[in-house]
Amino acid sequence: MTTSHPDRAAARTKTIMQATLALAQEVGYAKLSIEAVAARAGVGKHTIYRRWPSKGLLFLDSLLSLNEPVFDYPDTGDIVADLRRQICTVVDLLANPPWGPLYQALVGEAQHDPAVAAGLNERFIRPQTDKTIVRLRAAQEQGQVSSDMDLDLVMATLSGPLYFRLLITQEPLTHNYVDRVLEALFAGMSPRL
Amino acid sequence: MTTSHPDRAAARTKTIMQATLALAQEVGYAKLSIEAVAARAGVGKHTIYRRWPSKGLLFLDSLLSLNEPVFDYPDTGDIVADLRRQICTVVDLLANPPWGPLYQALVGEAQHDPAVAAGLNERFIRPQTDKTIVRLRAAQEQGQVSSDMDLDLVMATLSGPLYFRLLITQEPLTHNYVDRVLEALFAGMSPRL
Amino acid sequence: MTTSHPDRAAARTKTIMQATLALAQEVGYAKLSIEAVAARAGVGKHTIYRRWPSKGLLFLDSLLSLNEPVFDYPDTGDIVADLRRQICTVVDLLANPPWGPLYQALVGEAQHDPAVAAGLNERFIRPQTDKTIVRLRAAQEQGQVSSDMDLDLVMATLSGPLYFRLLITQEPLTHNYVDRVLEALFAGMSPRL
Amino acid sequence: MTTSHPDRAAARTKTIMQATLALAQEVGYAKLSIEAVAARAGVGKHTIYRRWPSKGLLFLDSLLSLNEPVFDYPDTGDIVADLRRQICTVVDLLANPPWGPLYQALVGEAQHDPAVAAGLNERFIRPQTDKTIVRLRAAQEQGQVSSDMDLDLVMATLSGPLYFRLLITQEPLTHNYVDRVLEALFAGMSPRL
DNA sequence: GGGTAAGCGAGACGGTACGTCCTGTCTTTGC
DNA sequence: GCAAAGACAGGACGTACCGTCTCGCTTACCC
Repeated sequence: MTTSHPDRAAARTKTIMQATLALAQEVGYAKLSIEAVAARAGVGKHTIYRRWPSKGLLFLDSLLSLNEPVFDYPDTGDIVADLRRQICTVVDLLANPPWGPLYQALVGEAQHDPAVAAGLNERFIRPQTDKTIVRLRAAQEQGQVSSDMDLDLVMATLSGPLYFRLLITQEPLTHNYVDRVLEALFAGMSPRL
Repeated sequence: MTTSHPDRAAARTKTIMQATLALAQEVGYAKLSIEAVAARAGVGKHTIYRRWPSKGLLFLDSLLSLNEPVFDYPDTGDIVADLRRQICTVVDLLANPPWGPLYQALVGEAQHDPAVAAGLNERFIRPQTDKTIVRLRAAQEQGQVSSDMDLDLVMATLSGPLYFRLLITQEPLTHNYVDRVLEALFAGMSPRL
Repeated sequence: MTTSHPDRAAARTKTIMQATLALAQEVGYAKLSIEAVAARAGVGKHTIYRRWPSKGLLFLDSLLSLNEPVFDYPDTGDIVADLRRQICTVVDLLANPPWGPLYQALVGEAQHDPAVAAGLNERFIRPQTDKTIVRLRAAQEQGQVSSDMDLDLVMATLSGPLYFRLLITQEPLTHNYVDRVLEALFAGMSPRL
Repeated sequence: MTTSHPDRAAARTKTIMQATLALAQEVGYAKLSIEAVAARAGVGKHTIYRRWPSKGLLFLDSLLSLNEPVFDYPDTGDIVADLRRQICTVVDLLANPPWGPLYQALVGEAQHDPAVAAGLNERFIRPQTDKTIVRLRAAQEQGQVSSDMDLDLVMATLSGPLYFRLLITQEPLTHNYVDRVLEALFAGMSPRL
């Protein structure tokens, strides 16, 4: 066991993560310092280092601790509508203020720190992918999605254009954009017969 | 005129960018410091600050200075083959050692520094997109690509899945993956009629 | 009663003091930490703080616990010989390895911590002085020492040059040096008549 | 050359030493921290570490920088009177507030740090000793001091009792005490003939 | 062809944060 | 029922870079 009094320890952990998010909102991830988090949380630096080995992982944990139960898929029988609804929900949360910039920073940090990349994948991307695949498989069985599609690849083609916009061109992610991506992906690029 | 002796200045600029790349290869972008670059290049820190306002932009310039003339599109008349060839070339360069990790770091930095994001877009992404669009427009006119497709969106659906793999799941980008993406995008997700 | 099981407590106290001395020998007093003593002694820090209020006093206790019964004065009837023998014994113990450096450190600590200074005086210097004075008084009565001498002052003039060497010039304290000091003090600085 | 602008650098050095002394007066040497000195002096910590390798040597330099030209010997022809005058001057300065406690702390630190001990000897004790010996040699030639006395030893017997009082018994050092020491040393401990 | 200005290396500087160590207090758990 | 184990807030350590700032040297340009 790590801690003598789990409740106390858990409370402190939460305090630190809240301070982290608050400060990140105020100054941005780049200027976030463990020193400042400790001060804000009223905590010794060691208490942070005891829990997290790096600023990146602290930040990852803090963001994931929000953990709004957003991510359960609807199943109305219409795969395009369900995908649209799900994607819009996630996009609203992760690609717009207040969390958008922080999620962006998190992905940025994952490019510098393999541990953050691994955590991000295991704890956010992979579960999200799994749920999407479950829904897509049902759609395949219902004949709404081409049966020879690798569903991991489908996840990538769905998510990719959104991340491209979020991370590369950094234009705003609108519901309209989601619609157009879905439409294009279902239609395919080949000319209509 | 910027410099009393343009040749000297240009040479120094190049030296600095080479030192930047060399050091970045050795220690990674995250641990790169302007102090170390200056020392490695045998140059005063001021000489760097006079040329670049931040580590990120120095790094952007350094990477782009490689500027291998890779990016001109072939036009064999077969859009899928041409896209494949082009994308594979870029992927081989930017998503594999030795430059892959550094390009990844550059995109990561763009998430923290708007100036880097802007530079990356204007100087690398946008030109690349423009060339792609030219080639796609030709394909549209030849009836190889659906005529009602927004070509900017096509660029995003082509690039997105690759960036998703590079930045998010961080799995290796293979030619096979490029093939599968192209195939899926041209076929579309809807079931075969 | 202080402790439920006095023997146990006394044993623990001894263990701690031994660990203190062992560590002090290894790393020196300056780098000694209560944390390390606790770890070495296999004891909680609290157990140390319960017994000693400061590192200095712990160290003082530890050193005095050696308490070799060195310090009883001989009385052969020859005051100079007796002083010489006594001083040499003390010097051999306190001004040479292994205890010399630690005694030096203890006196050093007394300069920073009044409690250590007080303890050192009461528990080591004063008793030593008292015994010396007893012997000197006998010598005075026998006519071997000038009768109008303040014996506390004599103690200071005997000890002072030795401490000066130990603490200030930090040269080695030899029996020969002891001889010369005694000779000089008994002869006085005035020229021979 | 160490510094581009010697005057600036010297001024900063002085500022730091003054801040050191001021803080040492306020909180004592034991609680003095380089961090606090830097803050008080309005200086980066590095600027201190660039000049001094340890708190002890900074403190040594700071104290010696007072360097009041106190220490030149009078020569009235009467060695006892001259010694008395000289010793009283030094005692007034070094064994009483405001510098007494700090000089005491310096000697204390010398017990923990050999570099401080060496510096103290070379830069303060040795010069002082040399001047004393010059005066004593003159006295020897005039027949006021026994001619077979080792003058280094005389210095130790003069200084020792004073340091014993300052460092060990930590009683106040008065002019009267100086008188009694001088008298005892010149008279010798042997009984009057 | 000599004076002046600019670029430059070198590195000092005030700061900020790092990650570590230790202090002295407090809490829990296990023997 | 005490003590080991160690969490904790706090403070200082010594280091690394940041971005700014002189310094003196070396060109090269213009008169």
